[in-house]
Formats: sequence, C-alpha cells, structure tokens
Amino acid sequence: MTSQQVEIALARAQRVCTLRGARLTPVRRRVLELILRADQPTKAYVLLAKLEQERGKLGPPTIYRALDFLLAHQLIHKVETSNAFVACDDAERAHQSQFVICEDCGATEEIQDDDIVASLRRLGEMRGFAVERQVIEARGLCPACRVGQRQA
Amino acid sequence: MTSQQVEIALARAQRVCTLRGARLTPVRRRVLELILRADQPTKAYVLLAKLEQERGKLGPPTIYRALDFLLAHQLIHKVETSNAFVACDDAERAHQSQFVICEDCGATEEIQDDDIVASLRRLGEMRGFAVERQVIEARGLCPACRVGQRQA
DNA sequence: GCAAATTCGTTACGCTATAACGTCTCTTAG
DNA sequence: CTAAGAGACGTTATAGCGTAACGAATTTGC
Repeated sequence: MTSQQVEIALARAQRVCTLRGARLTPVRRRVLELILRADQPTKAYVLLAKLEQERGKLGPPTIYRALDFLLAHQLIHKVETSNAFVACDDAERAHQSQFVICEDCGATEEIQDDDIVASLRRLGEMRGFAVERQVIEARGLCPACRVGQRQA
Repeated sequence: MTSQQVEIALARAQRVCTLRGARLTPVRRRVLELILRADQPTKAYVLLAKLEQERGKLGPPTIYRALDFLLAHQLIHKVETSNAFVACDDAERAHQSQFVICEDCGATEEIQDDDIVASLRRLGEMRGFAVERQVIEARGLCPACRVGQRQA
C-alpha cells in the first residue's frame, strides 16, 4: 500500500469515526496506520514495540485498547489463527471476513463471500443459536510456496 | 457422556491407534478420557491441573504433547476461538469439524457440514492456495441463553 | 542385546491478553 | 464558569497459552 493510499484510508477511517461519534485518537490512528503500512498481518506485540520506539515505554493494554476500538468499528480484522491484525477495506459496510493463510510464509488474503457466511449462519440457527460472529479461515500453502514445496 | 460410553470411546480410540501403529500411552489415554468426561470443551491448563493432581508436578509440555498426538489422530478437535479441546465422534473418518459456541455459557456443538468445507476449499483454491486445514466457528447465543438474555 | 527412535519429565522462557487503579482530558449540564 | 461524569490512556501486575531445549527412560527393530 502506497503512502498516498494509506492517507486516503486514514481519512476514510476518520470520516467513519466522526459519523459514528467515535474518536480516532492519535494512538488509535497511529496503530491503524502501522497496520495499514504492513504488507502482512501484524501482531499486537510488534505494534507495541513500534509504538514504544516512538513514545517510550507503554504497555500491552495501550495496544489492546486501540485494537479493540479498531475492531469494534470494523477498521481492522483479527486473523484468529495467526493472532494478528489486518486493515479492513470497507469499514462502512458491516460484514464478516474470511481469510486464507499460507502456513509457510504467512501471506494472508481476505475473502468476502456472503454465501459461506449465510451458510454458517443457517447451520447455527438450525441448532437454535443466534450467531453473532463468525471465524472462517483456511490455512495451507500459497501459490508461491506450493512451488517451493515441490522442489524441496 | 456415561462412563460406559467413555469406555467404548476409549476402546475405539485404542483400536484406531493400533491400526495406525500409534501408541495410546497412559498419559494420552488419560488426557483423552478427561476430555471425554467433560461436558464442555476443556482447556489445556485445566487438563494439566487434573493430571498433576494424580501424578504430581508435570509441566505444560506433557499436556501439549498429548494433545498434539490426539489432534494428529483426530481423536480430539481444538476449538480455536475458545482455546479448548473436545472429543471427536469418529476418528476413523478423516474430516473437518465446525463449531457453534455460546458466548454466554460456553456450550459448544460440533457441526459436520461437508458443503461448507467444500465451499471454503474452493474459495482458497480460486486464489491458488492448497488448503490443508480449516477453522470454521460461529459464536453467539445458545437457545437457553437467548431466553435469559431477553428477560435480563 | 544394541542402536535408533519415541516418549516423557523438567526447566525455562516467550507470546497473548486482561485486571485493576490512577490520572488526565474533554464534554456538557447547570 | 465550573463541577460532574465519561472516555482515553499510562502503569503495574498477573493470568493464560504455548514452545524450546535437554536429558532420562522406555520401546522398537534389527
């Protein structure tokens, strides 16, 4: 993601927050920026280390609070099987995300498939559950690592 | 699960292991039994505490090694969003599991839906991924807790 | 029986996440 | 204007999850 794209995403995030009466504080904004600039899912303690480089010693709660805020507003998603965080393309629209993750290199792609979400919701409802959140992740080998695997 | 059902499950597990040339050692067997007897998903450190009551101080690796073995042979599944383990109904057949989990009481039901597994596999393959493992979990409120929620 | 492999105990450590409390700031109603 | 309340953040401590590394003991295959 180019710096310009990051700026655009940050501006959009600011807009979303303002609309919702939420505050995109400096910490939250900076954490979102770090996630946006990363080309792979980012771990909480990596974010913490970067933030501490800039601001001196903080602590895990500072990061986790920012992450909780960004998650609540759908500005980021959590990849559960990696314990890592990625930026979300469109926070405006409420939606669920799915991911495919490479076991080898960690490459992660977001999927947006309404059908699979509906299917899982239906399976839950058939059992009387009111489904609120879905975690749908596929792990395996990305195209690049499949090639490497064959040659190894 | 009744004690008799537990015994049957353990015998079946023993059979599966023998067939595969794997050893269901006392530790592994006991861990499986503890998971079978629990009516909810069980956490690693809970298992560790119970095992240490019986055998004196051990350590996390003892439990995690047993869990890894049981997972590898599909005798148990891991509920990723709960960091907990449940017994598997049929280890003979290779399969993926899905779960619905109650946010309120932790009640967890296993789903076996081949269609959703195939869907996610296809979504991964469309992106060039060789999908090896799937995590599909729905979190929400179980029937009992839905009622409580309305009254509260 | 002996070498190799598997299993397990043990110690230590790293990563993930939250509880609890105090301070500061910002809003806002009076 | 100001006091009260809410929200955000810093800080310390701790709980929970998981693995690395090493050595002893046991099992297995030859």
